[in-house]
Amino acid sequence: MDELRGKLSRSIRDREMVLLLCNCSVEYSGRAVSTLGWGDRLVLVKPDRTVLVHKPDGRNPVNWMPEGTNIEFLVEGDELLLNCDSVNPRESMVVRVRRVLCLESRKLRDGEELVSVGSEADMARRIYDNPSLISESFKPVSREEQTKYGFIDVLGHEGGVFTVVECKRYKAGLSAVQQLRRYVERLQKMKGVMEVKGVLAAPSITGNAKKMLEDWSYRFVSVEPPMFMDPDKSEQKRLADY
Amino acid sequence: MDELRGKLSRSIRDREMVLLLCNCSVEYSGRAVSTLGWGDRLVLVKPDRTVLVHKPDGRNPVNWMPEGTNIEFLVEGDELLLNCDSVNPRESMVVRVRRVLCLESRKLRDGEELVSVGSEADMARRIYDNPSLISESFKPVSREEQTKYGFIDVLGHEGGVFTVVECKRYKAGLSAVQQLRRYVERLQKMKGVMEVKGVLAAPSITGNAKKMLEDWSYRFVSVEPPMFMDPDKSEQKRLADY
DNA sequence: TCGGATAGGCGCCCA
DNA sequence: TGGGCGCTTATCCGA
Repeated sequence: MDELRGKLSRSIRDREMVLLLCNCSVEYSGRAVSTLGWGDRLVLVKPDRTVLVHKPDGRNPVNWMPEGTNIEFLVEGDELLLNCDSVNPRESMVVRVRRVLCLESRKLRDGEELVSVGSEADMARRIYDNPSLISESFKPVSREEQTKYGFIDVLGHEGGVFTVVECKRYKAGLSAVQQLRRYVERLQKMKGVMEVKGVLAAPSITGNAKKMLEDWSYRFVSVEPPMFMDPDKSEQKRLADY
Repeated sequence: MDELRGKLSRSIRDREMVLLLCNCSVEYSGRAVSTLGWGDRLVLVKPDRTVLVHKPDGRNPVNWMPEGTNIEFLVEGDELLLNCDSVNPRESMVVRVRRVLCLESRKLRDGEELVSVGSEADMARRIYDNPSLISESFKPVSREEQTKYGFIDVLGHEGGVFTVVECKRYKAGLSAVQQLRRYVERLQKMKGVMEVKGVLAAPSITGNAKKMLEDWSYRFVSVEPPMFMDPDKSEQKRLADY
């Protein structure tokens, strides 16, 4: 275990990516408190000192510590302890390693960042450029701007009446309606006008949300999500096409 | 690469955890579309056929596919392709591997699940059991129940007046106030009464949220988060204590 | 399966 | 640094 401790310390000092498959238990204390009993998991220490503990299933780590975590190793009997501490928020995690199945570490070179298309902002942009998606009379004024009324996706008017458009790239629920309502009310208050229209633009909407929308005299406009996989033409659907 | 392909196929067939450190690029198409240029990353295939691609930094995978993803390997020239497909939602990811830095796979045994304390539900329970945290006259009636008024955290009354308590384990923002507002209004409508009190119980609240709360004549009650790390007594803070 | 809500959410951007 | 909010959010839970 002492030898293991040395190797791990050097790897982390050299900012290598560390992969530790092991039988371990985990205790976390910070924003909550949790314990995880003994089992085989992957402990991953990244060069930026993010620490992840992954179970054999699921997308998310069962336990983790954020970037910049302070890590120290202790040998306690025949166990190796990964002692992790972080401030802001103050939290700590202890990984107790009983048996090592596999240990690898490598220095990685990665200069590329993800380029993604199809966000809600892209959807707002499309509506701004194609206002008829909302209505024939809709005239957009500002888009995704930090107006003093808040983060309104698309702001415009229909026949001189202020119109707030809230976009959702997925099916809209109650919280989307609430959000729209907040923007409309803020605009009414700040402009001192009663008549402000509210439009929820999304591919679909839940029943309850529809009802709430109608209660408040807002309206729903069905808009295709900004990006989706075409099952037949998946090969052609490349980022470059957009 | 053919040899590599065989090894990977066998590992996945045998439901092993696969760790592939490699130089790769990734294309994703589904709920959005994205590309990631060449770089060194960890490709992780879990026994449940979740696929993760991790960059050298950050808590989250830069690309991923959900549990149960269909995976096939293709050799294309001197590159290995990981072809991943999933339905519901329909999406696909292609990892193009140019160079392998390290490949390991192991069968894992993990029967333990995380036990965690300190959720919002725990907070609601504490308020239900200690109603004086809200006020001296507060009498709780139901907790975290699917009342016909919705998912109200704690419902009770103060001097005969219905009182809705919405809990947040972290600093409350605008959306928390809106949520409270929705519950209060639903209760007013269903009971046909005007006077329903709204209480937001959280460790703290943002300025805007406070203002909105006061606009609607609701009130804020400062309640400690359900669980937190005591810096001085971190050793004593064990799950068993709660 | 859908709908609603939480999460130790994370990560981004902007004041 | 805090506030507001989107996310390929994921994940849980109830109807």
